Amino acid sequence: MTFENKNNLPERLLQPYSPSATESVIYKIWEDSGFFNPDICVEKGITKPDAKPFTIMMPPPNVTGVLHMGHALMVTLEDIMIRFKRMQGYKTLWLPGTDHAAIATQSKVEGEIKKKEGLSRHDLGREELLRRVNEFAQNSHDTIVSQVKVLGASCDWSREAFTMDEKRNLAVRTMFKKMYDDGLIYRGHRIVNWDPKGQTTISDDEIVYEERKSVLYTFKYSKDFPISISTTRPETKVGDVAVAVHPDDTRYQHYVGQTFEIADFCGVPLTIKIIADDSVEKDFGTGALGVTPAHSMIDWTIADRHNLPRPQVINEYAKMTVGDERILNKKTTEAREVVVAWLRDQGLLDGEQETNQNIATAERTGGIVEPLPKLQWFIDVNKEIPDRGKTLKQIMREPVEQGSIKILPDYFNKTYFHWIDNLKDWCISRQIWYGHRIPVWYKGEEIYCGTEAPTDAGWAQDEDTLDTWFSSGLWTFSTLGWPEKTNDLEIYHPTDVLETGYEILFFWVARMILMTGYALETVPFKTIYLHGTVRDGQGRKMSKSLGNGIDPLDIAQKFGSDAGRMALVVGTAPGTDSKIDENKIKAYSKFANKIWNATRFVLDNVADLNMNEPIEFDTEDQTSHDELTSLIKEITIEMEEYKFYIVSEKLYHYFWHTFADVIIERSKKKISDPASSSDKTSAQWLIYTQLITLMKLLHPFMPFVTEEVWSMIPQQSETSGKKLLIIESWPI
RNA sequence: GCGCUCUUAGCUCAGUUGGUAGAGCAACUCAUUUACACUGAGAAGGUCGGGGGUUCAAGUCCCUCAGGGCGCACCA
Repeated sequence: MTFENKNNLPERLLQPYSPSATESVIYKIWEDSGFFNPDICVEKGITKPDAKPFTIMMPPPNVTGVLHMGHALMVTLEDIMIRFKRMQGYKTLWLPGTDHAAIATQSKVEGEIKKKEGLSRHDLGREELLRRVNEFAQNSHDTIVSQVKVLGASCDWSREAFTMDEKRNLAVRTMFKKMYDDGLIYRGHRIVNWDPKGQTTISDDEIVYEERKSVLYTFKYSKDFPISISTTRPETKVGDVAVAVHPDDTRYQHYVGQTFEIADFCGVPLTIKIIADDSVEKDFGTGALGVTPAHSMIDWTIADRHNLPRPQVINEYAKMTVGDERILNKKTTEAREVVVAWLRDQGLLDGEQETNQNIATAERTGGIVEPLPKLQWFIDVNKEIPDRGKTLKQIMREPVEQGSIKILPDYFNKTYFHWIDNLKDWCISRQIWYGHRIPVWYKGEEIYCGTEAPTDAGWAQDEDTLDTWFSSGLWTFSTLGWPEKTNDLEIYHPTDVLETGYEILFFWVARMILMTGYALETVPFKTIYLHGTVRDGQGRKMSKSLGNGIDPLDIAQKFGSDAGRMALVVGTAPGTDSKIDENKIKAYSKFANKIWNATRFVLDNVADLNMNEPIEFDTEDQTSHDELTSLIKEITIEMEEYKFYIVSEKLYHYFWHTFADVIIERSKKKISDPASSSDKTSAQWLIYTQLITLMKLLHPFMPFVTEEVWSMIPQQSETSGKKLLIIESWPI
């Protein structure tokens, strides 16, 4: 025995528990041990060489700043899974990384430069802007890594990856070429979502709809025109080529097929054909739709069906490109007023009606999205893949449908299928500079796609970069060395769990399934654990503008990361939002202290226990021992079912209200005033063995305090050697 | 409009294939030179959103209504 009386207890154990003094020291010990790295665990004989692998790829946080509580929840849940599996003897890999987050990062840096120096990206030029962005990204990266460490993440830093480092860039180029060669990537002149503020295209999923009041104007193009139409955007009407009505609409049927010439619509001559199309709703407005092919998604498809021309009247800066001095080069909003005034003046305006409109804005810049026809790169989700007999859509759908990928909670299956059913071709080119450059080169009419630039002279590379989700889509395997055939890829892929927020199910999760199914003909992961949003005590989203955010670093400083982790996990079922405030965290910092105090009691009271004697319990202690054994069985199953919200609560409850309140209390009399000597040793064995078991069970949840306590518990057998708790075996 | 989800104690939430309602926090009463500066014991608190149905049995399954939250599409 190491301790013979209270004076022999470690000095720090005589004080209340201090997480801030403990946690950084413990993390350093883990890092130095190398046990985050599965190869080292095998080398040192901790993990069997033929052990089953268990892999999680950390969703790479954007290098746009610092981590918030959502990240803290992600790190906590994944660390719980990884520590649990490591203790169970799996060859456990948790691979960390960061995401360049193309548009998000560039717009952030651009914004800062504009604010501080009044310069735009065009003032700086491509090279200088990229230098600035990279510098910012590096700083963000360093902050993020240190935050992840503070949270206690037992991830393998030796394998850390970045979505835009050399290896990942090769993976991106390789994938692009493969898809290009298979005809799945094409370049087309199509209507896209244009963000005039960010000066780039964005995907459908990057649009956020905001409800605003707006005016629905009803008018005729000219006095002679027979049909009134309604619009909230009169200025776009200078680009109209048709009026569409429903085929069954008796009011207008007799006009279908006729063409009208309008000599002057606010300075622009129009040719309007009356057409019938099913997409028109009879009951909306006048039941007649002015068709503006170049500036409306739905009108573009109508123009497709009716073979209409598509004159562009708005440019990339949301300014008018036609008309006379009244509207030419004016912003759309100014031109709107001009056109409305003109209509009123001409007596063409039939009515104005206030209406709610969902206006499309760009998620990252807040700019109002302008549909524009542009030449862009797309991924065709409906084309059959050569020799595979299926489309990318099917590749995304099948594994979830057939159960080779399980989503937790399962009701997200429906959301997922619904999204796939509505999915259109994915526009992957972006007119920003920070990102993976499209591996396509042009020379006159010639196009070349390859992983490397063509060697002969005269080729110019496409100026555009790729949507950030293109590279994140490769994350589970690009991190393991693909396209090289590496050992890591062989061992650790498919990964086991993808743990992430439900808000990026479509952005990211679906795209990983697409990319992996296409390139590797397998799934990227077997289980998707979706966590909800972490909200403040009143249920509001944490945001900068509300100032209600909680910084995980502050929590670690004030209460300890263990307490923060417990507060995040207890009662937080997958898929549901959770509320967190300081009171909840404080409750679990008390718990850490409770563990600490109980440890002091146990170590102080087992000092004279002869550890070489066999363990013997009396009847009541045996019952307590058996109860813990059945608790272990129960929670092991629940851990495997990802019910961490239940396990954490059960352990908290057992430790405090059974181990401390019942077992330790009972042991006091049996140790200080025993009826017999066997009474005393039974009580001593019970508190000693239960403390050991409970530290193991609690370790995935509260790794720091349990590891620290572990370091102070004398070992039963000195020959087995003292191991770190992180690599101890999960109790059975 | 299409779809998902929630409504259980004052608050936050569990409740696994149907089998007599559970935790944490808060509040209440009492104890306390105690391993505990962050303590213990006890009691209290719910006709499980409303209505209907299936069943021997419904918080749980079905229908319906009401109110929150969310996703998608559209709003010309």
